[in-house]
Amino acid sequence: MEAERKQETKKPTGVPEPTIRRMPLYHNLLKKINIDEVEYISAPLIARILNLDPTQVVKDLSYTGIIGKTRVGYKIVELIIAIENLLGFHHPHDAFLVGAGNLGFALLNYTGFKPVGMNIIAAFDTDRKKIGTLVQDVKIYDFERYREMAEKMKPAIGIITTPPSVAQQVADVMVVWGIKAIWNYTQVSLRVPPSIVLQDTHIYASLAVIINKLNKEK
Amino acid sequence: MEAERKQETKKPTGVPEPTIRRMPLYHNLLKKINIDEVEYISAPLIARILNLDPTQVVKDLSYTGIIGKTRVGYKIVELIIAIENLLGFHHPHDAFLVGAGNLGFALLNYTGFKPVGMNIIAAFDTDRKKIGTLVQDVKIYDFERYREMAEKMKPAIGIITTPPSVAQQVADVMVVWGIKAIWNYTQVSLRVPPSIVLQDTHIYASLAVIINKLNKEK
DNA sequence: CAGTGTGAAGTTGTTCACAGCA
DNA sequence: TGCTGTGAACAACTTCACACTG
Repeated sequence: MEAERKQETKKPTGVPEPTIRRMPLYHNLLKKINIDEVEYISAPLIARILNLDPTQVVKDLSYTGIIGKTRVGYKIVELIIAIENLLGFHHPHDAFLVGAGNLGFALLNYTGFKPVGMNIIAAFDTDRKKIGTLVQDVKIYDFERYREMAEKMKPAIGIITTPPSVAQQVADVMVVWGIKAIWNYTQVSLRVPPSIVLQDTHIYASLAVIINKLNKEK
Repeated sequence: MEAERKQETKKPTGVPEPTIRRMPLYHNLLKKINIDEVEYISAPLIARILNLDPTQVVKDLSYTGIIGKTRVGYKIVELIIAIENLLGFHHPHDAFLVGAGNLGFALLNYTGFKPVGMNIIAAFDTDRKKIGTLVQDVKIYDFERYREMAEKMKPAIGIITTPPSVAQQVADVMVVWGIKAIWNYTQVSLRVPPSIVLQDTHIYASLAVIINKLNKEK
């Protein structure tokens, strides 16, 4: 009986992915507000700032479990904490990055990952000139040492920013040495076991959308 | 009567966006095939390679207008040309990139944009040390000179890889000097007129999805 | 009224089912 | 039998409509 109620309250379907993708926008916006000056914010206001549909925002925020005050809105501090819990910012995951090219460097220089739950703890490359150097406290190791480091540090997330030609090999190594999720920045369609969380960030997909829309405008 | 038939054949709704986003995957795969060895490819095979649903591939390919041979598949060269036409690779657009940090450098070093219809012809920054240097044939100019260059070169696409704090200003300048589309790599929700094609690439959105899935696996 | 909250309707995209074909 | 091609069923999101509240 208790279990049944629980199932109704928190249905196993979970939060829709588009909502998850918008959550960082809300979080980012809310963090910029000086809560000494404003304590509450309404969904329509958020919608206006972020160019979203007001009821969309209401629906999204409902997943946080925070209930708003009629005519006033949602308490900002509550929302922030709820979103951070929802996204899991308080259970940080360690990450390895393989491929210290320009894109890899860009990600290593990204200071914004740590506060949102991902901590890049080591990078790998095969280029002698890069091995041993530091990028924002993150050391670049010879990829030969991946196994050794992975056994020691047990990273959950693997970021691949290598040339496409070696992406699958790198993914295979990551899988063998216990990675839980792979964030793939190459255009290769990686083959990984279904238990691995795979997130592709295909740069050409966005470009295709842009060019398609541009050409559509007559 | 003739006009009516046309309207039925090619409905104005156009190609679904998810299909557009998958097209570069097909294109990339097809280009890698040696057409001297294999002339045809079937949708189920493509699906297996790219980890997609077979009927999904069939639906997507139907938008190219290419009709496949039963039991054999689609003629590879025909498909490539059709996809390139659909995505508009043959009508290249010039682009300006503003913000020559790591991410900007990564994009400038990306050799794969030219063949797919986007040609980065100039980059801008405010950092004295970078101004005047070349990255892959692309020169970095003082952002002060944006107007002058834009009037001369009339780029259609503006890529923003600046720090978030200046992203909106940059977007405003781009809009004033006639940009048609903006590819935004910052986490800022840019405000632009509705006539401007706006494509956001929010890195945190993908990260949120990864972390969310990771935490869901109990 | 201007906001929250929610069930219903609408829209879009995916998956299924099956006809046709070589 | 294995593939194309397509209409129909289904699933996922978004948008609408409206009841409710201070």
